[in-house]
Amino acid sequence: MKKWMLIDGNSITYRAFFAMPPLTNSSGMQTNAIYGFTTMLLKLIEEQKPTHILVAFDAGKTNFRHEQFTEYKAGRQKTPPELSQQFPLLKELIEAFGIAQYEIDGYEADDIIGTLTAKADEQQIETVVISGDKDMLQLASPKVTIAVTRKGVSEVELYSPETIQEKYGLEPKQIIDLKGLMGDTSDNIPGVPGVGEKTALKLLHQFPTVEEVLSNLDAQKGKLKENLTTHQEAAIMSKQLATIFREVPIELTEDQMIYSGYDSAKLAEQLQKLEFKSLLERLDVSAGSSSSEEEAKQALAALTIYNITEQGSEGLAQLVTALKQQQMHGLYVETIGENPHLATFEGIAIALGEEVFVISPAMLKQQELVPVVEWLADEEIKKYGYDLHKVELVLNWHGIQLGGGYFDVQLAAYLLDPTDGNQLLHTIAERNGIYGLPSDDEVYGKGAKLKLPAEPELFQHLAVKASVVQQLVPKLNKQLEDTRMAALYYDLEGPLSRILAQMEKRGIKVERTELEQQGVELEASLKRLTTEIYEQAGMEFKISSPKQLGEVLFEKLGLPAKKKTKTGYSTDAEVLEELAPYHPIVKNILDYRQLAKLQSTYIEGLLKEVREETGHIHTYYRQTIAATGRLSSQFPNLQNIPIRLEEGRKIRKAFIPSEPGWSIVAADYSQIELRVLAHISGDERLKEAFIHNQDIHTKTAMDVFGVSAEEVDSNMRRSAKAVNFGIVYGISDFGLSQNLGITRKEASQFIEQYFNVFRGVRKYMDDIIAEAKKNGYIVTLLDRRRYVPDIHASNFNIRSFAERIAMNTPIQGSAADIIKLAMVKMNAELEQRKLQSRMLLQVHDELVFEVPPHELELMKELVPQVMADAIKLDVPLVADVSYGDSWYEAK
DNA sequence: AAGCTCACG
DNA sequence: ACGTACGTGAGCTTA
Repeated sequence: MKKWMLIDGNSITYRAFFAMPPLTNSSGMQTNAIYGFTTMLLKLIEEQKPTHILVAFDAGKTNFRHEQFTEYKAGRQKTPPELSQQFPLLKELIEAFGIAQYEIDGYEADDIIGTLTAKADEQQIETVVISGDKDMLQLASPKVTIAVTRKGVSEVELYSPETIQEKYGLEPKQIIDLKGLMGDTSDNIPGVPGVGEKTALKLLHQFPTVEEVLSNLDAQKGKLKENLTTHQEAAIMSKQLATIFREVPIELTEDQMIYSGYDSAKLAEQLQKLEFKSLLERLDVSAGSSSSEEEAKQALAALTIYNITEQGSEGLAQLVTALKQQQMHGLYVETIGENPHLATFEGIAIALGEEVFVISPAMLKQQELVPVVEWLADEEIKKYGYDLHKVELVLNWHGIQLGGGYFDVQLAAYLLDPTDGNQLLHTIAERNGIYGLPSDDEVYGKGAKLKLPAEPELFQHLAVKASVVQQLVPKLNKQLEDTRMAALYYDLEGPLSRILAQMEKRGIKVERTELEQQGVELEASLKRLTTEIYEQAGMEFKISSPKQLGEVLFEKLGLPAKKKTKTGYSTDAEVLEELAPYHPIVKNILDYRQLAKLQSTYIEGLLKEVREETGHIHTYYRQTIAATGRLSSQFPNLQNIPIRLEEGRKIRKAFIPSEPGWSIVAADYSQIELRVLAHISGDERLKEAFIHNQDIHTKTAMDVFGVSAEEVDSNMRRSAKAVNFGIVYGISDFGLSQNLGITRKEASQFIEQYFNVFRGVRKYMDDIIAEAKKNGYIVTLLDRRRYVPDIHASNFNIRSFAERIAMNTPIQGSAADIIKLAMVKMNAELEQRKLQSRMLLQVHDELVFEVPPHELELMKELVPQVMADAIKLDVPLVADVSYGDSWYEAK
């Protein structure tokens, strides 16, 4: 059965714009109205199941109504540019949905819809009209239902002639009379003064039309009669204006309105452009109807898969031949387990066009597969794969080498948008218009339910992944070029991933006995503290439970609660520090917390990670996590080993060279972030300070407080240091006031004074925010990019956060670029000079090496030199070096 | 699985 | 008036 769905495009878009939060895509373009329209559209299509759809739009600035009444729609707020910008994209999207749209000069969307519903009535076609405007109710009929949006656009209320009768006691066509009497402020239709909905309804219940009301004026009295009498013309005209014109010369056939599902390739393209990720996923899931999506899936399903699981498997010879010809390929190696040092290796898939070869781990050990193993290891053959950093490690642990330059689709996807989740292959694929790859969660299950399927199904999945990788390579490569990040990829991140794998595989030697001994001492202290705390509290409780601790401190002992968290009292160190003078228990709790942290995270935590056989700890650096371009470290995290407090710092005594007589050499950049800021802001004063290698916090204090070096006391220096931190983080008066324990006003004055002196820095902060607004993203020295869509947010907090990100990311990110460069250069030096020294760790601004005695003198020079020369800035870079028998001694 | 707390740069 | 400093990972408790 036929069913038409007619949508008032302008009305719905307008509603959606005001109802939806101000979503933007990464280039800063607002897309909320389109999003609202689309979700509503999808919902209605599902609910109403129309066979024909038309979206009607207003066209032309004026129409016949303006001729009748020049003030028509006058005084209406001009359409905000944020909304009008959205129309062209919306129209493209509707097109991609395969939905007809129509507009004709001189008429509004209502008139087009009115004309079509007249036809629907005539031909007895079931029709639903979608609008945000109740004027449309006049079109209701036995066949025509009107859906009016409510609560923004998420729900609609359906009106039939019956419901209109129930609600208003009117026939549909009397809606015109209603408008004639009461007017409509939004369209600037005057109506009769003093007549609102209540009065108008009362009048129409007496007399069915405006005309009849007016010819029976004697039935009214008082002010109402007077108003009706003097505004007869206005009432008539208002009625005319509210009347939908139902004879528009529409040149559109019914067949053009047929809706037969969307073209998913086109739709995906549009949705990507708009960055509607949730819709992309949703449409994929709810697919089945769409032809080209099916095609894409079928293409993946149609791959020829060769399972190489036993000797003499079909396809092996073909694979070997193809590999020798160095054909373009897609490599996918399946590993299970988050920690690559412990992960299992489940299979290798190599896609070569339409053919995919899947090899079981057992088979890889067979003689016949030697050519494949050699191919994997060949440093001359570039590999195209997914998460090759992890793959290299996993394969290494399983005795297989992975060599060659990499093109890694995960790493590429990270550079293209570092804030976009964990870069799963199936999401990268969908974002790039490749459908049909189920997620690992779907195929393997997750959490406790994780279970690999049997071989045919598993291998099918791996084959599809390898094929997807192959398809993604050219797409991502092009995007890297388009975004000017190709060099960042090929010269920095790509080579770095190999270096990281080496560092991780090597690990760092840790002396168990040192940790164990410290653990025994900590245990004793913790025991003593526990007893004392229980005594002071007068009860036993879980000290490490913030909830129970809060009850003890703030209820039982009656200490003044200061901060609150979402769930109750805050008991963090800041609160406890303040509470310490009130009760001796507080100091004990602080001590307990400190020691408990050392014990559980650093003593017990690290001991669990020391390899029995080698006494080494192998961390894993993640290269695709941090939004700024930094590395992060996991299993265990070796980038947060204590240093600030002596008790914790002792942990570093356990980190030692792996060979007797060798040294640990550590070098760290001095003030790299402020030096980067001096360079990119070009601030003369800041540059001067670094060129003369002055103590930057003292210098800042001198300039901000206007005093000489001798006059800077420790308090002034402390304040200046906090201001410098604040500047790097994207300054806010609130943050600074918190940090320094001063009022916001004082903090604000500090900042103002700072900016008055460091004018170039102020200009940088202003410029970078402007740049973020203009481009939708900001870049680091090496063109690493981060999108900041929230820079356009109307919510102060969200926008401010985005501004701080815009200020901080080029600084933190450029510093990350620089040390990564230093790592690549350092690695090259070690190789060229054939040194035995090894790079072990990176801690954001520090590199740690183990060095044989005969290279110590050289490395003490070389490391800081390479670090300082990693990049040429307008200010010198300085790296300080130290060494010793452990990481603790290298200070 | 989420929230709190705390270790680092 | 709004309520936060930027970037991470891990352990513990509790829902």
